[in-house]
Amino acid sequence: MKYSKATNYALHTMMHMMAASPDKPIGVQSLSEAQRVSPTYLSKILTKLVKAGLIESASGANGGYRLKGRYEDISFLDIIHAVEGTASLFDCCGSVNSECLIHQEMLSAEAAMEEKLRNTRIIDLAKRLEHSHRHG
Amino acid sequence: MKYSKATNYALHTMMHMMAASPDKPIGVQSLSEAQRVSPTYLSKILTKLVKAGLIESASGANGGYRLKGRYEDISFLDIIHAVEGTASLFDCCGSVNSECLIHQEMLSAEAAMEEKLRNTRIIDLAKRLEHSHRHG
DNA sequence: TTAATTACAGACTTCACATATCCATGATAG
DNA sequence: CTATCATGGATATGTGAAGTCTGTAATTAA
Repeated sequence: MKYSKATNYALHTMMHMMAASPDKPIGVQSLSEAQRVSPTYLSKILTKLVKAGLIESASGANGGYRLKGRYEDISFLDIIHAVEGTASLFDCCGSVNSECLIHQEMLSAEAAMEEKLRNTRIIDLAKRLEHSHRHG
Repeated sequence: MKYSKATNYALHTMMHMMAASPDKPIGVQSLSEAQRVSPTYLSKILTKLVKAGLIESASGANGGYRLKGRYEDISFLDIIHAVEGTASLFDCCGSVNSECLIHQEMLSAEAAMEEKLRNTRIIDLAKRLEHSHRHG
């Protein structure tokens, strides 16, 4: 039971894009260098973020990936759901079992984590990082 | 990213043992029948619970698994840690990275789920189940 | 129009781990 | 002594993560 490396890459890339200028596209080549991951693999991950509507892409020369719309609102949970999917972490006895007490408690615990992730926005971390770079 | 089936088996087995009489051992054969899992595999899982000190085992005739000590205090987290291990869900850049803001936030979110799991005791669910069986 | 650049899609490989199964061994009650 | 029961190790087997490779489509620059 681990978060995938892909989620890690996605979170760091989003953080990077918010710390950099949000208006012009950045190529996957450039984005991949900071994280020691191959461009083709990172591209697969970023395509998931595109399909989730979190970023947009542009083909051709001077193309790349760019933040989109209300990117200040993007939470950890948005990114995790885009990469890992939205299925529950716990598969209990049978597909739909609303009576199982164990299932209910596990869902409740997962919801607690999700609420924390939903209330944490990438932009806030990017600002904190920028701030700590300006001051010592 | 999923909780293992083994965790599911362990939780249900503990629930079953608390609902039944806690003083006499139950064989893995009997325990496995309720969950459609092979006795040999369930045995491997229960051995983890023994090593974690949550239950005790007795070999030989009339042997089996039995609750132990202050079993009323056993939480979901105790069982999950015994089966899945205690490692963090999120591996970030490098082994020890206390400066990474993303890492910090992920640990914090995981802690929120763990706190919920730590505060949920199996015995309470077993009692609720028993109660709902007595009344309609 | 051509060439260079860039994202995208699919097939494929590799590897780690979950999920078992089987059998030998050891402990214990009757 | 024998039947019963847990434990350990070896061994499949399936699944998903992680990553590579290659062709295709889109777009810009020349």
